Amino acid sequence: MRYSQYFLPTTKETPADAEVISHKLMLRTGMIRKVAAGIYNYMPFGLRAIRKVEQIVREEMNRAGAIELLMPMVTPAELWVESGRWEQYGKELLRFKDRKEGDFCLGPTHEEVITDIVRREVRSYRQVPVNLYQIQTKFRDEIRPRFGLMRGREFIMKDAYSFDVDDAGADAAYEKMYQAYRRIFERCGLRFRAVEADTGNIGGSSSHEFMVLAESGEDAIVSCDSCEYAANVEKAEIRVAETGAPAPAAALQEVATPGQKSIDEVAAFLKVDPRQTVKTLIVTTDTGEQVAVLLRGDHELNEIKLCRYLGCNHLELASDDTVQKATGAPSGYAGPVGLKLRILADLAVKSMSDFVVGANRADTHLAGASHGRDFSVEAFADLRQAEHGDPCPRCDGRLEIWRGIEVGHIFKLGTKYSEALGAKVQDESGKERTLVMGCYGIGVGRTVAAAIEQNNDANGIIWPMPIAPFQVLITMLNPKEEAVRDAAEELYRALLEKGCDVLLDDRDERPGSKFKDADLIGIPLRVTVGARGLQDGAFELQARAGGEREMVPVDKTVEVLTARIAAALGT
RNA sequence: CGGGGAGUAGCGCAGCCUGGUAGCGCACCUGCCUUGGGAGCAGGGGGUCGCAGGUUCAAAUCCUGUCUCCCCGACCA
Repeated sequence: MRYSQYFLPTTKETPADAEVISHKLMLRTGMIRKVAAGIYNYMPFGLRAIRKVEQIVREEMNRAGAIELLMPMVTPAELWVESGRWEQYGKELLRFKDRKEGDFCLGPTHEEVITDIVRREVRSYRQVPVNLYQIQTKFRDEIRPRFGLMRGREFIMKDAYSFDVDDAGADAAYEKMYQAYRRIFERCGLRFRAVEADTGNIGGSSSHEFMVLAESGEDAIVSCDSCEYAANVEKAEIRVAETGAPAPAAALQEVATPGQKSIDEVAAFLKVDPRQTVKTLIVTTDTGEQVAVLLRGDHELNEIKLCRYLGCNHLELASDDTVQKATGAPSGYAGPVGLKLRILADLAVKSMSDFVVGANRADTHLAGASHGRDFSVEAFADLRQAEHGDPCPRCDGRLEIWRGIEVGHIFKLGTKYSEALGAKVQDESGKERTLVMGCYGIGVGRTVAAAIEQNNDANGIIWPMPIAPFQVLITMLNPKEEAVRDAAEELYRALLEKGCDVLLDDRDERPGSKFKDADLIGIPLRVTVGARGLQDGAFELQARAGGEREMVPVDKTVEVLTARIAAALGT
């Protein structure tokens, strides 16, 4: 591609609405342009990177035996009603009517549609296992789209669905996808972790997320410093030594805490360690019930764990009004003593006694409280968020906390959708069996964003070779000098012939502009063609990632470049 | 959905408080000049100031409504 003929609108300045580095760089390099909140144009340069990722995904999915197809983006309500998700999904599902008043939605994921295909076409156990995938535009009407392609409403996703006769088959399909995903993200040049994850509203029994490690990540993950355990904090288990609480030593006693609401304020005011306090959170479940949850003062509630324990889909912290009604005190002073609600407590509270709690009265707390004596707890359970330094649930190691960008997620679905939609086959004995499913997603645009997030410097992007929009950039310094022009053109032609993705900067610009753009767009290999080098019969070669500038003889350049590319692609 | 902020030329911004019909830098166009790290000089094009209504002789500026975008947020008990 000739730069002078290409569509690559780079900017010196960053648009004011970009926050994270990948978003800024995608705007500055003209990879994307916003059309509406969370909805983007993929400009030519950005599309090239997306296509590279798609191609890697395709190759690895095919290698793992999956088969590509394409489903519609617009899907009829009937299928969603059958699975129960027309009611369940909420506002993220963008619904609309066609001219005949029929209900439709834009597909946020395709379990229903794929299961419909399989139940129509697959009758016999001999037709499975089968794993079908597509790479397609999805739409989820996110509450808060942000960070460019990292959380868009419209985005490109690879989604695969496996069907097996039994759990053993489904487990094998899952394992295959796990390995395929590892290969995909390794090939994309990403530093990532596969972590145990919550299954969320997709459903199913177990799942892993593939997390690209980056400070700007929206998710927190834990990993053990000495074993392989890694999990999303939403899911991370906490191992608690089963020590009983010491016998209460102090008497329950009211203390005045005027204006002191938060744990930090109360602990500082009373001069006690926050670890010697217990906070009482009032939550409202999706059935409208209020439940009190006790946590050690310095711990944080994990809503997902609580949700799972209570068997509800959603819960929220009670509003100030609700807290006032339930406890008789403004929020900040709730406590378990005399409270007429279900009381659950985190395991850490079990081994505590003589702690500080709210008194259910404004400006008042209780010191010397102990469970069993002053109030009773319905159940103790693992309800808190894992923290840095917590003991690993699998070994004697400690947990570390990282931030990550979720680029892939694989689920064992079980029979949730096949049961609801009736996807069954006959087995060898003629008996009907409900198919066991798995589903496997990769955010393609998000993978590109994550790659930029991990590979950049103050001057711009530093593309990993496998997903770089171009592999080589030839910077022709002064196109008006015939020798320079001819040499650069000749190299360009030779590289094209070798099948390289090469961009020739043949613009009549000053060198400074060309070098700045070269740094910004981050093509991995840069060849500078100038009169200075040509005097010695050489081109100047430099990797965007850094390292020495080297002079390469003109007639060796193609050879050197193709070798470097092959090495970087691992081919 | 709640809280905060912002909409003025393609991008980044000033002007608004104290009304008088719009400006700066970059980008763009023309010419000269220049070619190893975003050059210089000269000339030029481009904006119904998000939209609607109101106040006023007069509105980017004051008032009301509305739309859009960005940031923060269930972590407080």
